[in-house]
Amino acid sequence: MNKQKNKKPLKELPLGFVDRTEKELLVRDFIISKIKEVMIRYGFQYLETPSFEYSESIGKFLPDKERPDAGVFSFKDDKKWLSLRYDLTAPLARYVAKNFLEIPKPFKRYQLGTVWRNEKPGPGRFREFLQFDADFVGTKSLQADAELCIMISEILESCGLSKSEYVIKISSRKITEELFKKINLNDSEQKLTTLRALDKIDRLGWDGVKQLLGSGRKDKSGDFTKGADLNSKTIEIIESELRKEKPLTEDLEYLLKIFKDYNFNNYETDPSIIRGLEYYTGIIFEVNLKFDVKNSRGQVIQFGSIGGGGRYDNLINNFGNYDAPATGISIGLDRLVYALMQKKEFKVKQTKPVVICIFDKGSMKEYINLQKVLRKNGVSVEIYPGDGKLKKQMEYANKINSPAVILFGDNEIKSGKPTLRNLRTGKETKIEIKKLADEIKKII
RNA sequence: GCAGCAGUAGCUCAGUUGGUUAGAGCACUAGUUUGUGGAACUAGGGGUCGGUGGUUCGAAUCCACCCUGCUGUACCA
Repeated sequence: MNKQKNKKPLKELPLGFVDRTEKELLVRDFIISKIKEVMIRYGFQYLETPSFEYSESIGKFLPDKERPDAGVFSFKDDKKWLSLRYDLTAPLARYVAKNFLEIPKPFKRYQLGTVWRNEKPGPGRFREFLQFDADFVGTKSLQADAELCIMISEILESCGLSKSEYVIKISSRKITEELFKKINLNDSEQKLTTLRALDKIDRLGWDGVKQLLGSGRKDKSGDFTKGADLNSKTIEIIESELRKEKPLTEDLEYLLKIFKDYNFNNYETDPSIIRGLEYYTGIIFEVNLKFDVKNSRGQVIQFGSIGGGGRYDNLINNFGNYDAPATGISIGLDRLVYALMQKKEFKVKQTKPVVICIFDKGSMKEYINLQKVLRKNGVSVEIYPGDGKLKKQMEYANKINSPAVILFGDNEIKSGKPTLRNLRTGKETKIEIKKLADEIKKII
């Protein structure tokens, strides 16, 4: 006999997906409002593209040749494969190509949106998350790259971070290009592995990176990662070239000049900034927080950057012959929210309603009138949304962190003066309905 | 993906040579108080011990596989 179990629906979430509660959402809303303010001041256009695209629109020109179709959520329509977008850059490229003749050149757009990645989630990384992107399309001017850096720093500061709490690290792909020429590295596989290894300097330090450039590296759990297999002499050259102070490439030189004109100095040039993507062609940058970020158990974790970007002059050409050099930035909003929430001084006000207690259903009309008056005067208020004794109602108000309850029983109705009980102090006062809203605003 | 560690009530966790009906604190519900929250006391509900299969007279405990979580690493458009 098969034991028919009474199967209940799962209450668990799919791997890598999370519920987000008010505290986090309010911080997120706050950051978004700041982003929008800055974007408007910088003259960017707001754009929204759909969550789904034809897989081929966002997939065919994917820069990562190793796994052209892996990592996205897809399903088949009647005719074609659709995919949930995995970033906002690919839809932008598609949008630009589709509307190339109509849009202004250069084209500046910003976008906030959820993206999905079908990958194994890691610490602070989910399969559904919110990204913020700003891009310039159709300009080669480094003024654009400079503005992106300055703009993101303005956003972070308007979110309450000080200059000492973040830094923009900048570099250029041209540095590594020149380096590869010098050491005569032509194998594209080795080049890629080398770039990826160099990208990890901030986490692994030069010792770890040199192991990855050579035969490989064992991490602290004992797992082994294969390296780029460069010989030790080449590795020496790479290290000395990237570590020593040397003249900057022309594009960086110019970028710094613009920074100076803007009087912007919260950056570091760092030739070890690489970024994994193959499609970058020039200036690249990364936004790093300089304070420790902890997990729910209070352990400091490897947090990495909250965003970055750079110049990709050839990407949009994948859609055809468009003259669309571009540069852009992506910020992982959820990561930024996560980090900001840990700063003690960063608190977002959560407004909780004052609760009108119910004594007698027969007086409901009086309660409703009172509620109406208070709402009209801008007070967050609710009639207790349930049944139960006064004690239960008080417990509810306490539980939701309500600032006060209003007791409006027979006595109060007769006298026209409800009792306002401040739930933080326990103090009760009888106040005329007219003056009640002002009194409540004082204690919120 | 790879590696290490872990999974017992909503949460934090006890529970060894395998042995009745699996425990505590917090939280929850009701009452002590029929117009008063945070404290105290009393009572109560809540678990197929992550899942499946195996060993055994008997499994939360031993074995195998799987799932999930954490940390590192890889990848990250």
